[in-house]
Amino acid sequence: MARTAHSGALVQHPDHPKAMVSIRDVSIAAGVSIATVSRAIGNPDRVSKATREKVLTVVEALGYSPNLVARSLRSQQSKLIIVLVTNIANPVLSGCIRGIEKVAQGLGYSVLLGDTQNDDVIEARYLNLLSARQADGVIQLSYRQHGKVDELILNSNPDAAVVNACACLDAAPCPSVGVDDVGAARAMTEHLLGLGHKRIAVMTGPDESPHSRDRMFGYRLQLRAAGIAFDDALVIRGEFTMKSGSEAAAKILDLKDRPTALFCFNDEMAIGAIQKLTSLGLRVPQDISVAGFDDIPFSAYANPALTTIYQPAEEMGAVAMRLLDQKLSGETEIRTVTLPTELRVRQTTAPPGTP
Amino acid sequence: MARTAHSGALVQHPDHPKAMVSIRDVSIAAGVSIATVSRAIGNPDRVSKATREKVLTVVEALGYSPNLVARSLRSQQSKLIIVLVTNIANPVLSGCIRGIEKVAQGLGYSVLLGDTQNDDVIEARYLNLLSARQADGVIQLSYRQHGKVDELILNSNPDAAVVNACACLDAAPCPSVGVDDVGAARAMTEHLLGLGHKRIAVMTGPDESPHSRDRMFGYRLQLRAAGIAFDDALVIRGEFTMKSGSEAAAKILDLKDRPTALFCFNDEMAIGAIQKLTSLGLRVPQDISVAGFDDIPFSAYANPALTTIYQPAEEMGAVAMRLLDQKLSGETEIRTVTLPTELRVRQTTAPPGTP
DNA sequence: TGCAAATATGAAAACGTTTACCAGTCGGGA
DNA sequence: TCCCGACTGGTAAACGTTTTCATATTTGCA
Repeated sequence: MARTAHSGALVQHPDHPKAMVSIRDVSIAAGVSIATVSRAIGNPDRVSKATREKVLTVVEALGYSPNLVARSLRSQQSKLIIVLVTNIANPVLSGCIRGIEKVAQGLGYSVLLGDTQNDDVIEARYLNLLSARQADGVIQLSYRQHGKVDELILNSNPDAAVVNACACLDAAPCPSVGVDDVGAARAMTEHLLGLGHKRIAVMTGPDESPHSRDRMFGYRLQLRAAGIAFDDALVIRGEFTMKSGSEAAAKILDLKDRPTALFCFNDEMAIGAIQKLTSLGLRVPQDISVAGFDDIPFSAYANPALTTIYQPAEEMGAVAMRLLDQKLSGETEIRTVTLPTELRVRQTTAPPGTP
Repeated sequence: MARTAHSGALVQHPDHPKAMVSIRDVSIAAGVSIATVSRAIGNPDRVSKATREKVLTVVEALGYSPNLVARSLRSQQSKLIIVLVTNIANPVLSGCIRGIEKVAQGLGYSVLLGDTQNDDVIEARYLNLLSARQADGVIQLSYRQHGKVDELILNSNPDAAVVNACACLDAAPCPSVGVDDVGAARAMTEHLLGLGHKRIAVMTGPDESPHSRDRMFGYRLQLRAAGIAFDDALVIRGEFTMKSGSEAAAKILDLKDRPTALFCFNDEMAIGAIQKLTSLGLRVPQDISVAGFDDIPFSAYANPALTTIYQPAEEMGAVAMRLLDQKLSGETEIRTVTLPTELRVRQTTAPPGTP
């Protein structure tokens, strides 16, 4: 079933690299003008049935495929979009990318991957591809502040099509898709409170991260709703990595009046924390409950399986791509889409004092 | 320090979308010809110092950046390369991609991500970008048979620059980078034998995968070296996923004369297997040792931490990109690079009969 | 049958670069 | 003083499309 456009092997000299066949070659071979070939391919109804078939036969025979660079130059759109990401190894982000790709495929776009490694210079270099017309739009997946993107939008390229996903929902002056971090964090906090926990520590990521901020806000909101005072001593700061989670977890033991639960703001942290806590002799969840956020594929297979919040990563990507396409198609309305999350209770949370 | 090329905010009307500035605008503003502007940017030594500075000042002032599409059309190279991958969520592959990107950056390339989802049609569509001149080369990361790539190389586009990474070392008619799967599998088998295991089951992926084949070969080789007969009953077939590993692990219990060790041909499988074995009441490693392959970041944090083979994913990507660049620069020699692996003994393997 | 309208095709411009070729200028050696 | 080479910089072609405009042909209808 999978036919490529290349069946041209028949007509080429095996010992002599075949020059690229251009629209001109097709027009000559078919005995029509270049314009007609172009139309037969791109506007089939603007040409007679007979001509169209003749042209398409020749196209097939020569193995012609239109030079997309020339097409881009002429039509002023590249059908390429850039996905900016801080770390492609992050499962949420890679899930997102997958969703983007799937939809991009269907809409005729290809995706240019920009792994910025959180570096302004690299990010700027990618954004420059926009001004250089090598790409039509950008999907920003970074957790980081999107300084350059703002600058780009506001100053340099008013046409710039930018969509934000997985981050910065409120601040972004562009279409966005994400989840309700505040509500999800409330749900998890409520779950822990419901189990009977009174002292719930949280492990948060960098302060600049909107995820840190929003999840913290949800946690505090739900605490207040339950009539429990927020205690800053129960806040552990780290980064959204397993390593950091592991390191930061050691601090739990130093706390006087040790918390009975730990809510980590992403799964990697939680996994790192559990590893450390376990190695320090605490049993999860008997001695301390641990919860995560994201539901990366691994969490369900961790031992014990991690209680967490599911985020529809792939769907976020899909929506982001659709939003970008709409923007590129002239849509001016700035839409913000919020996707539902889901609390997934597994084995790392239990009532305090479980034997 | 991160300066974009766009400081043009000063000279534009805030209420009136600025049209893209072209080389012609620069030439007029600088009072020189288009050719001179082009030279000032691309061949600085071909213009006088005074002219060069004048031009560059104007470039800066207008916020000009060359249209890369036009440049591509003229110079017949896009500075884009395609990375074909079956599943971006695979940690080894995403590590590879990261390595590719880093090197690509330095060499002036951008990377077009092709998540083929193991679909021939999608793969063909991406490869078509090559013939369509929207990309200069391809790095194939797939574990799968690279049928289309072969076809492409052999039939359609003799110039096509293709590099293979992480797979198919021997079969590929193109520069390749990978690890010694056979040797690594021997090392792991030797480790298990050294612990005293006599009955070692293996869990393998799809038969078509060169990884399945080579790792199996290494396993059998080392078995033979130890004078132990290969027993086909100890081979469990599955896919390289946690889910499959979990499902397949159940078969272990059905075996009469149960093996004391299980060597999974990748970490995801191993993690899935451990989860299932544990839930069935077997202790790892006391009742059964389990080993993986890849050393994905997660493995070190699993509980218990997984004994596995480390693969330098990021470096494989880096090497692949360098090989591709060499090929694009006219290098004709087909080189095959094999990177070293490393046995990492952690907690999931122990002598049989450990209490 | 004749004429307007629709249809089919071609010629050529345009997209924004890079570069081959050419011409002018300047300096230095004979 | 004259000529030749080095150095600058301009003109225009080329890259491969798409699309506007114009023209030729066919169709439809009275």
